Amino acid sequence: MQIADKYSPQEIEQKWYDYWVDHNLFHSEPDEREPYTIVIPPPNVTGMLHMGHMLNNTLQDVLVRRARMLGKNACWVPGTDHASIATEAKVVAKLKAEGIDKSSLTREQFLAHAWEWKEKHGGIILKQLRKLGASCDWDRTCFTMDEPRTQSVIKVFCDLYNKGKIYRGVRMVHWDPSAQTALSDEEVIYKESQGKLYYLRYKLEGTDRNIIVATTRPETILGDSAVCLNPNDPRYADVPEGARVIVPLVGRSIPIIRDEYVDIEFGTGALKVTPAHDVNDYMLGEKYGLETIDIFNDNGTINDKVGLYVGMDRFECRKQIEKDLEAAGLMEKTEAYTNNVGYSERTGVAIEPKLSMQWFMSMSEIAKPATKAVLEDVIRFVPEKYKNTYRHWMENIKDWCISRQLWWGQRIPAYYLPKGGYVVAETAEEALVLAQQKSGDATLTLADLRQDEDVLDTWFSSWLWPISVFDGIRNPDNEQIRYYYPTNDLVTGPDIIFFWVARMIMSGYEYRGQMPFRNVYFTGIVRDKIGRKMSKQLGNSPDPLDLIAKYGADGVRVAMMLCSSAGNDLMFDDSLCEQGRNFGNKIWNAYRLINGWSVDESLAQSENNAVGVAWFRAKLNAALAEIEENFKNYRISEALMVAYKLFWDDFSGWYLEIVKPAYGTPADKLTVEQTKAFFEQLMLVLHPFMPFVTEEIWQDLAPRAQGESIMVSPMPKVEAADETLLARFALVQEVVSNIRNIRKQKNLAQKEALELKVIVDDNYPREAEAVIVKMGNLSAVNAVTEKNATDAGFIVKTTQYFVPMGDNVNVEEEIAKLEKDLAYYEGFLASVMKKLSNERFVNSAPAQVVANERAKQADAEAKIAAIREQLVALK
RNA sequence: GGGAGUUUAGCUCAGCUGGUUCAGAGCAUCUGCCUUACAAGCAGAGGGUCGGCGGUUCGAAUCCGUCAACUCCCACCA
Repeated sequence: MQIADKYSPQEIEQKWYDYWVDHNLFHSEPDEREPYTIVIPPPNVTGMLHMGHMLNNTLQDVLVRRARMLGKNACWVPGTDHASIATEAKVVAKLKAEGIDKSSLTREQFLAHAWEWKEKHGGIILKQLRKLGASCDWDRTCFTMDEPRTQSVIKVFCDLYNKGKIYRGVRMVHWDPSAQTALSDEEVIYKESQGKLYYLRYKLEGTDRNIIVATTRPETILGDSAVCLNPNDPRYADVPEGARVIVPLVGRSIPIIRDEYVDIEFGTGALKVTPAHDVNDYMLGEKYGLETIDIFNDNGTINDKVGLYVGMDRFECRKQIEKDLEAAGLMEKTEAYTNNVGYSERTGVAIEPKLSMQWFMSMSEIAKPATKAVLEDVIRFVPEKYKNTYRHWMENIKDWCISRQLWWGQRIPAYYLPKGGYVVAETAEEALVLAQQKSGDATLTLADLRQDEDVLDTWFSSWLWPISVFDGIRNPDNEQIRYYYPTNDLVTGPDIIFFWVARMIMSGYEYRGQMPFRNVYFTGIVRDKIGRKMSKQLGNSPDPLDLIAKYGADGVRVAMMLCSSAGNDLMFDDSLCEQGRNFGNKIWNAYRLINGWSVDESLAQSENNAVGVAWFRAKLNAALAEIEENFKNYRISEALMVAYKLFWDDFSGWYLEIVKPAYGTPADKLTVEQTKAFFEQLMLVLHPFMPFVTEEIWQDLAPRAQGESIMVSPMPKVEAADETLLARFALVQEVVSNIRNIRKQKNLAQKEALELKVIVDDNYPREAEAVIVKMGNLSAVNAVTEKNATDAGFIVKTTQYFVPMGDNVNVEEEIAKLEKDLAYYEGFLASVMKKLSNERFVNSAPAQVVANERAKQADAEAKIAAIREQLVALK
């Protein structure tokens, strides 16, 4: 291969991705191997790839690729989510821009537009994932609203309904006036906002006295049904039983009720009760049988119930009513007030508590096995801290509002009978049979039935994802689900732990009787380098595709991995991509080097090379063990860092420099073979992190058959590393490093060969002397018995080394340096001796620790003696 | 209001069951090198009272208490 000195990812990435796809290497079918399964957290079907996806999917791909190379039958199922509210909002906005109002369309017409939009924009994100190198089994691509998934959802709904777990009822729900639908509790985000506390005058009927009521929402006086006082509040002790007040501006007479719910400390101790528009008021209303006056239209404007402010937006109305109250002398005062307001997660508008008929799922029973599984680590959370969060939520779980007043989604399979009542069935035909039975009217036809207008919460389809992608709901005994389920790892963000993770666990136990996945790896949130969350609004989020174009997918993947420790937010910075790209370039150039070697078959392997090979083999084994350990604990960034240092420092910095033949000279055959074998193993180790560059090089390392690929090659086996050898070689490295240091300090050129003198002892790595000579660029190594005055010296462990300096030596400098060392070691020895002379230490510390201290003592004493000798020689 | 987490070098983070040179890594910085694989590089160096205080212990970055700052989750008294 003819190769440039700069690695250009752009030229090879597409090529290899196509190759993998063309040879069907991502595809998995059940076989006799152990399965390894990941289901993708399905991104919104019309979404675009952002940095969060990059992180998430890089991690998944690393895990899947590694599993595949470890001999598992790896299957990564991709897909998208129909994202009910978000998608519907996008379609509504698009139609509006074209001058079409949603309300002018029929359900069918609207859905036609929505599907058209989905076909056009849907799945872009999956194409983008390909650029990242994601090894998804694309043949298995699912959509939460495709036919099999939809049927699964409907089946589950009916099943839960028949089990009595789904019910319909009027409840106070979170209403999104923009999307005009109910939301679940989880879809509401509370934010502090600056508002006012308004003090309003409610005239006590039949007197001149006013009851002052504090509220943050004066517009809701239109819906007031009562004023509530605390029975223990002395300020109102004289208000007679059965007294009534007049609602300001409205003029309605409402009762005064008393309940200890009211906080005497807050405001004036008087609370206006608006059962239709506040959760707590609703409960008071239930308790005291108060009238419920709903004053809002679905879009948040005032309706005509009261006849005031009709059609006005709720916030406009608040402003207007403030003015009108002032004008009418009904406003005592206002105060600045900070309170928590709930906003819709999707549309961002303030939530309106609203009483409405919705479908709910009762959760407490289904939550039990799911809670247990996580607390007992049957399902392992990484990091563990999320167990607490999960447990708290699960133990206080509320019923799930699953109906949405939208069109884009799975329509609730409930059918209303002409004379009241309803039936639930998977198909209209089945519903008809049920309806005929229920009504006793055999003449009912399909046309007489009216299907519920609502659709289901998006999460009601995605909570089945790990099962439904293998068709395990409709065909619970099929081969696929039996083989792939439960899945292994789920990689997702902690922000959807309740929305999704918890519910998948519940559905897993409900529908498969076991966990949906064994491990959940929670990633952090991607932030910019100054810690701000990446967002469109701030414009601080780079486009992942731009990054890939600039640095290559491998480079960006490395960047993502480098800054991601599980569960912690990560500060992303473009410069990390640079580091990733540089690493790719480093690999590339190392390959260029060995690729250019010529082989002389008659050459025997030198001792130098043999030592290098033995050492690197040990180093590689040590690294493999470390990487495996890190993967076990989902410390992906550390696993990468081990591989990174193994390649850059150990392989390129040491090994290649050791075995590299002088320019223009050939290498021996054995060394070349061994080096290429190492290189191949390194490519295998790095492949999960950097699939493209490793494939490119792997393909070139040896002749490969069509269809062969590094991605389906076995990962090197972990073997015990020769620790003794590693320890001895560390001495070599220290000697070389000391020689380089002397060069630097004395301004000696790298090219100038030096002599090294040694007072040989057991800690002199004689077996690797050839390496010291080459790496230190030495002319000779000579054994001596003492220091010469013109030598620069250093000590490694207990061995003394000298480099003759001739005239170059500065005796004073040498003395100063030695005295500094002497002082340090004497201090060190003193601290060691202090420990060893402490009886309590010697008696209570473990034997190993004491032995270590004694070894330190011996080393320090030897060093001190050596330094003293050298000082004598100098003086 | 309740709970969880974080705080270690300029930056991002490791540091497991308290004990080897335990004070680390990568990046950044500084110095010297365009040395025939790589300047997207090589060699070398500097840099931290482990957030503060107190305690336990022969011994604390590590365990306990407390204070402070930041982050997140839950609850939602108008």
